[in-house]
Amino acid sequence: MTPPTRLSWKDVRDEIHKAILSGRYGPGDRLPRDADIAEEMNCARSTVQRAMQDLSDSGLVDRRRKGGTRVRAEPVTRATLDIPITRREVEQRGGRYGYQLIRRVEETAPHSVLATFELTTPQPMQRIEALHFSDGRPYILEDRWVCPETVPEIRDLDLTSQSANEWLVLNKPYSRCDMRFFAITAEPQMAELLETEVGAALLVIERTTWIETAPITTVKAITAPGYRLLTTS
Amino acid sequence: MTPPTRLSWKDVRDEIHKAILSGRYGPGDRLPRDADIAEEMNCARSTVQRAMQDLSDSGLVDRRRKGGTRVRAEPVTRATLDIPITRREVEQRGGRYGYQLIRRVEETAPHSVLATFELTTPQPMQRIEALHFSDGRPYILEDRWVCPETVPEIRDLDLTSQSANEWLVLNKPYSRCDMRFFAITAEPQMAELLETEVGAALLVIERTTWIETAPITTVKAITAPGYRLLTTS
DNA sequence: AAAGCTAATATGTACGTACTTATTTTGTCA
DNA sequence: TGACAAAATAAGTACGTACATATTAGCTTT
Repeated sequence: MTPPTRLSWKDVRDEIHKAILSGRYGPGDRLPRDADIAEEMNCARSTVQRAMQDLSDSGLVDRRRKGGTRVRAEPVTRATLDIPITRREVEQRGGRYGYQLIRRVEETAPHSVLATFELTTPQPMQRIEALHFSDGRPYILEDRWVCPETVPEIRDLDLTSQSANEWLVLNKPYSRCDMRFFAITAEPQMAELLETEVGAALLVIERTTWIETAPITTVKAITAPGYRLLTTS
Repeated sequence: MTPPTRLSWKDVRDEIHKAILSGRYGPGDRLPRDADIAEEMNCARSTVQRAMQDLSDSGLVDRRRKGGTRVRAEPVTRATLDIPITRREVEQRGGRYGYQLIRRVEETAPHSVLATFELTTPQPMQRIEALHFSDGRPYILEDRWVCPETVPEIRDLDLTSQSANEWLVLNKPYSRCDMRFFAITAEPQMAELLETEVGAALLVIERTTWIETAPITTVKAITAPGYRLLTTS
């Protein structure tokens, strides 16, 4: 006498996911129509549609009108990354957060920065270098450019106690964010700031944000040796 | 006389997103109830619900029953990464793909590998080292462990022409995948295989997959110098 | 006061219908 | 045979209702 519990779209999603995992449907195979699955599983088509949309979002299946649903022929491994404010990241790991402004100048942005922003006309930008600490040890070295045209407040902002990272995230929501990850070897200056040896391998997390097409900021977060970036499971 | 075009949930989502971007609702602020937004925007509550769910998924707002919807107080930068099969990645960049098996042995997995799989009992695993090439130049060095208990087929598999990467992705769908990113300096052996100098900074993409709780494979994709990992915009 | 019960409330979800839209298939005509 | 138009198809979406569920607020009891 189990109660006639209705299927949630997540149940349906997991069911279909399992069918794919089991090999019942292999890469490229076509799945039944939503309507048929709905009938078979005794639920509404809209429920199946919601489930399928989720599977499509996670890259497991391809859906096309009239073409139906098929298992992706060349699957991708899709992962989601959460990058919190650095202060919060440190605190969540149980560390004591520290922050120090290193340098702050306004100068014409180099070509590489303009290119990152997809700009062609040169313009002055604020360059801000700062260090984030965890338990007194260097954690992330931040090399940032901020566009004063989009963010005029930056000029009057006190960045000795609050980091640009934090102020921007809280006050300048973006509509587009590109991220890049790569490795570099520590140059002498970086090495000194991060209290490591020259030549150490460092993971760099580079982020660029826009509001519509107006550039906000681009930042290289140069992490201390041993830093590991994890996906959210 | 514009046609009375109905609002799609994506329209509603973008509208609310814009309201947040404009600063009308700041971090921590509470948004109107779904029902009120629905009335204001002249659509059904279910439409607003779908929009809000998406905003919640992308980390912009927090939703709680009875508590209502509020803008996330400590926003996170959420990014999505797509990692395709290496062959496809090379080909999409317009390169000619090459592959070479370097080494393949079955041995007891070291503790670090067991720990990655969240296993406690030692067991034999296949270790597979292989090189992926782009236009004849080393592109990714793959250091992989496969669990024969979960993937018995691996023992009889010819890996001289097809990479384990490709076979696994096409034949062993997973239910869980953890990823880690970090930087290392090239050791002599790696440097030789990747045709670079000892000490070069290399980005490592480490992936571990399970089917339910059964370990499938864990792999360190050691990328050639200059490799950049990008988010899908 | 503190603890526990009750009511109120906002989101979560399913359902079935109606309609829209992209894509493929089929059919027609030159 | 090829080009083009028409029909068929399957996903995409909106809507309004009904009900479920988590969480808060208020009220009662000790």
